[in-house]
Amino acid sequence: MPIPLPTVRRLSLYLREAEGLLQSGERTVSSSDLADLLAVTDAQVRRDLGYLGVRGRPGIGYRLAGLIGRLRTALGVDRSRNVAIVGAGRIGRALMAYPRFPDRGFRVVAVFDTDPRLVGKRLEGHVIQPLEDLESVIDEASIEMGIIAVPESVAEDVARRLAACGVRGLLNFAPCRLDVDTAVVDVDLTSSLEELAWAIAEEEDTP
Amino acid sequence: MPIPLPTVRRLSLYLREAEGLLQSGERTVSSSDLADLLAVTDAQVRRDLGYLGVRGRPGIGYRLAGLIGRLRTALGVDRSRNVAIVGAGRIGRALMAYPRFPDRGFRVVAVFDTDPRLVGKRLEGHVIQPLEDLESVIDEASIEMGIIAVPESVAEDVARRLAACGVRGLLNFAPCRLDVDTAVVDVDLTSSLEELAWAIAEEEDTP
DNA sequence: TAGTGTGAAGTCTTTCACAGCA
DNA sequence: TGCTGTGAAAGACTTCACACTA
Repeated sequence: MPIPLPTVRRLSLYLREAEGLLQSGERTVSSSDLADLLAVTDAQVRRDLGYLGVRGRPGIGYRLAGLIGRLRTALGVDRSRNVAIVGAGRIGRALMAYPRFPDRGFRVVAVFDTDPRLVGKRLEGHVIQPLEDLESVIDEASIEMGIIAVPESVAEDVARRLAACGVRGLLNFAPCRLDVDTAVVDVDLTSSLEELAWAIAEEEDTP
Repeated sequence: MPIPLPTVRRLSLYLREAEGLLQSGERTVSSSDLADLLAVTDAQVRRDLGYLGVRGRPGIGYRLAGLIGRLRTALGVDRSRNVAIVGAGRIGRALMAYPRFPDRGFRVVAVFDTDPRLVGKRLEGHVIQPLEDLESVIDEASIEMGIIAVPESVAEDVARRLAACGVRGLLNFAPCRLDVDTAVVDVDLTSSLEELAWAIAEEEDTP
């Protein structure tokens, strides 16, 4: 049976918490422990883990080691993946140095920009390469994922080029829809703030 | 009837597209136009706009001016809101300069950090203030929203302090759950990349 | 005629509730 | 006893389909 997307999003959080627990010396975790940590129900946790075929032990819970391994495989982070960042502006730079990416096996191995003042420079430990070299570098470095951190005006063009040279997934920070047939996950900072503004406005009306 | 959360998230995208259309000289838009732009169904668009009480005209569509106004009110972005950023690291700095925030009425009016090398300095047009001054500055500047861009270890503490001095909503970039009773929207970059990794792994299995 | 608004149906997701196991 | 696994029920969201209308 296919894993529902809402479940996938929680799996990532289960993984985060499970690793934290393992770190702090725990060996097992129950569905209600995890539920409390994430503010969901225990039935939800059991159902979610059920999709993965993870088996817990009645009276005990789930073995952390096995759980973490299974979560990693299901999420596709059981191995390293090479990532390219396109756009070395402020967002691109923040992502180049984001320590949790390498922690999870996401290796930033190439960074591109068009700005001649940036190209060739070393930023956050990465030498910025010219956008013209996108195709050749991507091929060579066997890059599977791309992060789009360019202005909206060129985002779709960049997305097409990445898709065309075999990049399998795009994380899109540009505020527009990318019409490509590669997997895309959007991170729209304005939308997130608007969702928050809605939540605030909402509770003003219904106090 | 309450607006479902998935609808709220789309409302933000409708607003983005509607403003783009108005800019490019359109006066009206049909549900199927919007549907094509966002890759959803036209029925979905009509249902979503129905929640807002927006009325379209059969044969014509929705008047953009009215639609935009109604979307703004529903999302709570019909006026400016003051925002504080806590944490002047790379993510904090990217957000300080993010041009779409002021475009949508989100005004960054205060930035805090603990690092003595940063405090007092001007970054991206903002003078970094010491975290000790959080409470006094927030009160004075009537700040409604907070952006948490600090390390996980202090995120919850910062969240509590913000909530305690009346901040109504938090946009959380720290990779942990914030257990406060203020509205929180999480932006977890690792989770987003993991969702993408899953999508890629998924289609490897079912090609 | 091109497009809305909306009951009703369908699908997807969550929760309940409880038998069963270590 | 404490916790899992899961049918069945409930609930949330989406789509269908069509009467209606400017």
